[in-house]
Amino acid sequence: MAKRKPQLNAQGPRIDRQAIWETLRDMHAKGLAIATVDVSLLMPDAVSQGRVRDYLNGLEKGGYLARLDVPRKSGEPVQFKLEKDVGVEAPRVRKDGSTPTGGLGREQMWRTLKIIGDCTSRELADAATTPKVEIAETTANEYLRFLAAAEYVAIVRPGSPGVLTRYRLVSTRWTGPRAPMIQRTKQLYDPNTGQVVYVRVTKTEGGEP
DNA sequence: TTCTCTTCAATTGCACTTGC
DNA sequence: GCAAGTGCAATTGAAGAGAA
Repeated sequence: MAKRKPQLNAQGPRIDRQAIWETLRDMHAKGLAIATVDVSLLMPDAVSQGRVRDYLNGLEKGGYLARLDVPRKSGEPVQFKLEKDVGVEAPRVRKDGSTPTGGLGREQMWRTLKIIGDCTSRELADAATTPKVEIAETTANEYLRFLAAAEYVAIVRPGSPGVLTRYRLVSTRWTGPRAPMIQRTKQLYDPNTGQVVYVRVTKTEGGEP
């Protein structure tokens, strides 16, 4: 089997999926029926029909698309119509139509931070925890430290024995609704701007491996 | 053309360790 | 007790391959 291309935008709706969704909405606005091959051809960048089909199937099972009940000749593609338009943000769906839970915690922390303004890691973990997704204090702490390093949050009161560090969201650094993500390479990537806003430099980096 | 199965790289969330 | 750093299992979407 040939090596797969690395995923450069692996979390949340991939860039391709976002483009597919935008194409779907565009076709819907023009009153066009949605077919895999048509979406693939209309995409600004080449996206395989297989990937478009996978996403369309997921959207159909998730209730975002409805299959058109029109008679088809042999070999003609299945046609869909947009059933549920949730805005410009591409819905995250699995192949079976369910919503993936991965990344929910981070998104909740980001939204909670916007609402409560300033907090400690413990307060953020508590506030962002829901019955569906529990946020550990260590997770909130790690996220806040990266946001602070990228100057998305300011340290209001440094931590000391018995006192947790208190952070405050810098309002001018609110770049959008999509939560900045800590990537495997320990860098903070902002999907709203598409930029890496902070890279953690480790002790071993720069020297011999 | 469509569906299903499979593989794989990447992220998330958390536990754990270390140093202060 | 807190901050910082590391490692890992679970989960995800992308994509190849083959069958219907």
